[in-house]
Amino acid sequence: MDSPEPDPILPASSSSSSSACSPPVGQGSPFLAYASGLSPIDQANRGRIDHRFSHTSVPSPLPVFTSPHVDLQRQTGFLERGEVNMSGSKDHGQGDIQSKPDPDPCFQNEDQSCGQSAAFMDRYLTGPLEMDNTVNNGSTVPDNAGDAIVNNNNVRVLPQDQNVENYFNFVESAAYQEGSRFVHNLMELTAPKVDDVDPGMFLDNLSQVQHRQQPVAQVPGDWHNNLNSGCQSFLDPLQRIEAYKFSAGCSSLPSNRLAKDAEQNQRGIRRHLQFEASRACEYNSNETGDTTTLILPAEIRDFKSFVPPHIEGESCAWQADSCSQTEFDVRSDCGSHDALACIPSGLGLHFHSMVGSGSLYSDSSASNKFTGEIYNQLTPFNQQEASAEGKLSTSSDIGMVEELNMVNYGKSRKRGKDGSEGDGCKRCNCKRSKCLKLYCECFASGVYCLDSCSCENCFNKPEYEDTVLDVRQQIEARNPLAFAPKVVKHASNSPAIMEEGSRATPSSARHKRGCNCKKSKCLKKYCECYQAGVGCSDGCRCEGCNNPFGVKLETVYRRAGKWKNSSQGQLDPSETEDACTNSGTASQSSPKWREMIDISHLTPLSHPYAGAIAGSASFSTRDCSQLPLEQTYQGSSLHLPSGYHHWDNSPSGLTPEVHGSNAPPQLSPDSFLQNILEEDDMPEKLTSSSTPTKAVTASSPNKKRVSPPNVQSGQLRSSPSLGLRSGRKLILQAVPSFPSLTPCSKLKHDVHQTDDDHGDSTS
DNA sequence: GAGTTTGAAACT
DNA sequence: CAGTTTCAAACTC
Repeated sequence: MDSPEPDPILPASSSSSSSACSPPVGQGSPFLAYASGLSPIDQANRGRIDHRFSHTSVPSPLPVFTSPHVDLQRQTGFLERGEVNMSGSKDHGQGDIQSKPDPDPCFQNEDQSCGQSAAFMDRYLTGPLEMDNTVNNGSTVPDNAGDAIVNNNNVRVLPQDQNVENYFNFVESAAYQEGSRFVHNLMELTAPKVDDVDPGMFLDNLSQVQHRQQPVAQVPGDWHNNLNSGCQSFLDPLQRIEAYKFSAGCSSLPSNRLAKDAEQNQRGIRRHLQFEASRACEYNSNETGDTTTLILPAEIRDFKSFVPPHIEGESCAWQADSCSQTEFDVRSDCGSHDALACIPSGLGLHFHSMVGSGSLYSDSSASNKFTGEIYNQLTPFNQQEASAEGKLSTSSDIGMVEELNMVNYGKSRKRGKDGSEGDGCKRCNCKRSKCLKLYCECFASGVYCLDSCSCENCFNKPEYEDTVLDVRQQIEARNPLAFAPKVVKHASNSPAIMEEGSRATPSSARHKRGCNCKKSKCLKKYCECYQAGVGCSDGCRCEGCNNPFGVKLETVYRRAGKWKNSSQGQLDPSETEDACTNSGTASQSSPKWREMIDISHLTPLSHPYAGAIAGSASFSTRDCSQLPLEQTYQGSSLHLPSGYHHWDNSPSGLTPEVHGSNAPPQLSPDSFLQNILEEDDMPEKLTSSSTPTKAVTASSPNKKRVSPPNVQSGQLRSSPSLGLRSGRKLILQAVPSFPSLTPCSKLKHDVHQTDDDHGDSTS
């Protein structure tokens, strides 16, 4: 793939594209003041923002990218190798970047946005911290636990001679004892120097991250409850520690490799285009002028370092583009999207990369453990691939972050039959777009093309960075969401934080724009929703939607109406429309209804098809107007996706893939679509007498996710209306919205809104 | 691997 | 904003 000569047609490269700066966000806003006030980090210690990329011509990030919600795109860049701030380590020769002062206003915008994010993170961590201040007295945790050392650069670093493994072991134990105080402090640390970490150890650590979830959940006391109350449904601080630990532990790359970034870029290693992302989790210290920099460990930001060298060999086993297509509001409901929020998602991709790297599984028991653990973090497609390749042997439902699945959106494409993309790398094949249009998957993902791409006349290369950025800016000017991830994920499984459009989608994700399928019926990867493994939503304009992950409501309505016209009287009215016309109250009073609400959220979401299942079950929980069909669906567990059947028949709790079903269309030989959506069959099937309770059991084969985390169960049970909120229009969380002032404020608001809307919806 | 189909992106 | 064209991925053979 030869590099083309600059094309006169292409926009003139401009290294001064500092226009289009968004107005400062949150500057002086009550919110920021509020959030700042909540931060446990003293303002005086707030870090001066690193303007490492101010030398670039990166245009001002558009508001969508300054979302306080987790922006993995940015955080991917944030993790980008070569732009690592190794402030505590001179090995990497990047320190000069950090010291760049005087950000341009555009960066300030984002910095402030990040500041908001950080503030939320801080606040999230503060609660427990404040509590722990009293609890910790007499703790056996060394006094210096979690304390950072401020080096000459005012960068908090861990002593360089710390043994990483010991350090993190200590961190973990300390976290158990100290709760979030340590976590909080940890966030201020830079990673210890890591030079010699066994990849096997890293794998083992990784697997333990998830094994330890349960103990975390069992941590008694207010700490964990506090976390739960903060809507932290997936990652608690300890997990962050684990992620942190993992990040450092797997940093088996010699640190001096970092100095070769430029070379690597030129050699084709992907480099994320969203350079501004590096600032994602850093504080803007403009308010204080303090020069203490709060930075994340370089190992975390250096996402590439997550991948052992032998895996990285193929130049793209690590995917800088990993997060680029996905922007999950991992904790957007809490506004506590923090730096580490990017880790899980990033890991998902990283895992996928590893999955595609056979070497990883050859000789390590740790890797065996690892493979099973990560299995459910892969997309359905990835799981399919992994299973087909025999690289993953288990499917234990670790129930970890569901967003991991979504992270891999678009990464599972296995182009050709040679498995050339089995490593999950994105390789475009552009011929005429010069890889500077969204047609190009690489470009659209915000990554440079690889040498392994088959593109022609490619401009999407580091050497054309200015051009790339310019084009990108143009595209973003046209559509600010153009580079936003196509699939947005919602932190909680609770429908309360899902917008209307996701009613028919899997419980926690939906396509940003929605598809426009006409012929594929959303059953093929032509459909972006299907490809992403999410259900279609109201935003879709698809026709004849049969998306196994969830059909859009319009289809449901239409089919319901059609069915209703042709099969009136075959159903108990209480199961259908009456339940709706009686408003949510009546329907909620139904045990079956309530159970189904729970089903929709207690379904093991880590299951690759949980989305489809949840979607089929949960689109009933939102809008009363859709109750008739929904409830009939719900009340008929026999018509749940075949995954249910698999589970129901699977005492071992194995997932469908293990049973041989391995792709969404292969949910089972008898696709559940045939069960729940086949118009002609609907009446008979709806007369099934299966109970939701059975569905619950069936949906929880391994019993790991049946008992929801406190937060979930508490929310669900205390606020049944959460599952019944009407179709109130909420802001797509991929689009920055003013973050919640309290972790659950949005939730509460939704609850109230739901209550209010019930009247409307029934009127 | 070539050709076709499909739907997103881009254009008008 | 709708219709058309372009484009590249997905798919089929």
